[in-house]
Amino acid sequence: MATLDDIAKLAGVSATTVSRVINNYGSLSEKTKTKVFEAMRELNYQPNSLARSLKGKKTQLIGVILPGVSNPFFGQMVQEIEDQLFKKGFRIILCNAGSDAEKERDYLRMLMANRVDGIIAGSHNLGIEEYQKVGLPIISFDRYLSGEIPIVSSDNYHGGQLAAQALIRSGSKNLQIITGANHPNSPTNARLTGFKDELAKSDLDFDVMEISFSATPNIKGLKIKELLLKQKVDGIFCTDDLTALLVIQQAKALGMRVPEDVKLVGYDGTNFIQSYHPELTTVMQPISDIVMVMIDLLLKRVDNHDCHLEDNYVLPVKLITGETTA
Amino acid sequence: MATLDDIAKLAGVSATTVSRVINNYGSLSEKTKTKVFEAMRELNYQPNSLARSLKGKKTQLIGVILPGVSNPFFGQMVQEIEDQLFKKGFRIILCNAGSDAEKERDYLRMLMANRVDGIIAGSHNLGIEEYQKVGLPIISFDRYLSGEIPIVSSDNYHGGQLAAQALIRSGSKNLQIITGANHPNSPTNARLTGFKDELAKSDLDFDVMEISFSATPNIKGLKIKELLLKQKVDGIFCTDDLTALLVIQQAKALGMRVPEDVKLVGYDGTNFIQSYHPELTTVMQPISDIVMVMIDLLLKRVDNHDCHLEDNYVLPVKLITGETTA
DNA sequence: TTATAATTGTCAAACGTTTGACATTTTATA
DNA sequence: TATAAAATGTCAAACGTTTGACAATTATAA
Repeated sequence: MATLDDIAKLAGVSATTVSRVINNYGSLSEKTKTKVFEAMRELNYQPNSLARSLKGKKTQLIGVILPGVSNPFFGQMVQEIEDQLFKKGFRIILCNAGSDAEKERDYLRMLMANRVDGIIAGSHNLGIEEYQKVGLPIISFDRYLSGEIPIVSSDNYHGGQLAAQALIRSGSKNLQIITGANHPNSPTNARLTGFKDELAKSDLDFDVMEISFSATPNIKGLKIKELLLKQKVDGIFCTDDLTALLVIQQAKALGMRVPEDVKLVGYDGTNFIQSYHPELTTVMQPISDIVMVMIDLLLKRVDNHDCHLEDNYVLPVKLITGETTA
Repeated sequence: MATLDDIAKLAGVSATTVSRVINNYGSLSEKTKTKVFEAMRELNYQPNSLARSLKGKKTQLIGVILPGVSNPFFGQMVQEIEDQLFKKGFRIILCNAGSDAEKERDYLRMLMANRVDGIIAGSHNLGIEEYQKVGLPIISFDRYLSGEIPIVSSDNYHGGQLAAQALIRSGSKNLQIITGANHPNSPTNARLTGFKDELAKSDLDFDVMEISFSATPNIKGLKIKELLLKQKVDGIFCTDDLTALLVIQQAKALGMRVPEDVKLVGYDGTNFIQSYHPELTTVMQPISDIVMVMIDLLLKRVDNHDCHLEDNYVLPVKLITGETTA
């Protein structure tokens, strides 16, 4: 691969001049610039980022740690992150942590080794103390990591309330929430709390079913089937849309009708769900805004490591009413 | 951030020794190793990959260029790529090219500048001549890029045949294919050819509707609605599952029943569709195998740039029969 | 105790840039 | 034409490693 020296030789100038052209530093004539650019094109030259970064430039790389990307919610989030960061000249190293804390630690070490300019972290693993001594700008999505790391999330508590209200409005009496197994102080746990508090206002009780985030759809389906068979439920709040789809699926298989026999509210409201399952009433997280805020904060920290940020940034959610609560 | 010299000082050895420990090079006593590892842990040291790569080591980075990641097919593919590459010690730089050839070129330049060890490219953009002079190992998914770049794909032609057979078996007479706008020699175009050839065997005719891959679901929905209204169609092959979902949606809205009034076959058969839309008959691409082959080939080229590879690697597809062709 | 092997150290070049100090040449201005 | 300004050049250090040559020290075996 061509180096700066090759360009210098071909353009008939010194290496310093080439570097000056690249960095637009010092004074340069148009003629020289043209010659150099011409040589760069001819040799298909790309300045070695490794060398540049080593010399002190930023890497323009951001690490993105998420549970995975096959889920429409995180798929859309990654897409947004990529889209917005690209426009600002950053690239992303994608780290699927799954539900494997050790893998997440590995990735964290790698991101440090690669001297990324910053990290966006939004997996579900808890208790990763390493975050405390990463020494890089980090922003967290919807999860507590350590004291200095800002958390951006949507208003989970209010989301839970909206779901409760929708079910109440639709006349449900025997209520159920199906939620991932949450750590008590996890932000997403607030969906449950909001739901509970709102129901309490109307003196309504409800049951809780926990299904691990990492369970396969088949397993989830089975549990839901059991639920629908055993209990007489006529209103379900799923804390994610995919689980809600499984409820529809299982209900149908059991000859129960949605919404006639059982009302349903999901959570997330991705573009995917809005386009391909508009029938589902759901609480929409403003993914694009969330990402915008995360990136804004992250880049502030990238520019100035000591820049003060709040501990929490909470964005509003919105109820999207479909036919499943009609 | 701690450097090799810091470790050397803290461990009371020379920098060379620390490097030797890291690279397990030369002869070293257990005692020294322990001391050094201890110091590395204490300072939370990560060897600077930039410096290592600059000195000649690989970067352990692979560029992944795809249309995006919010689509379940590519979402699952990225997930597979990440999963398999992680196990082999590689990380990925994610490049969403969308349907923007210029962005893809940008990314290509950036990947060169970052000295990635190799590239997996599977976007839909055509006519990007730059691929010819990248000078890095590249494997393409389902798209022709340049003479030396191997293409891995699933058996699109046979997939088209399977879809035709399924519709014929289900008794459809007025057939329709809904496909992305394909370049004539694009591998995915073979889905159409296979479909056509198979129908020809039974002397059946069909109509073609082209909808750009990049059209929004709303636009697609409208076109499908028009189609369903205008023509009397009783069998549709969509060359991707999401479009098939839209057909179901529109048919329902128009009071048409699937499969009673119109049979339907999709394409891709992602985990997502299998789990959340098992009712859909579809042609499954073996994503995991495709990725395995791509990575295998890519890493061969990474180890040996001149290693000879075939031009094409075609993997078998499988029909998954659901109720939409019952 | 001596010969030998194993371990560690010193030193320096190399990887491809950036950047500053400084000198020299070219060009524009008066 | 003299003078200032602009353009380019030379040189070298720095970024954090790796790796080889070689020397010096330490441990082990005979």
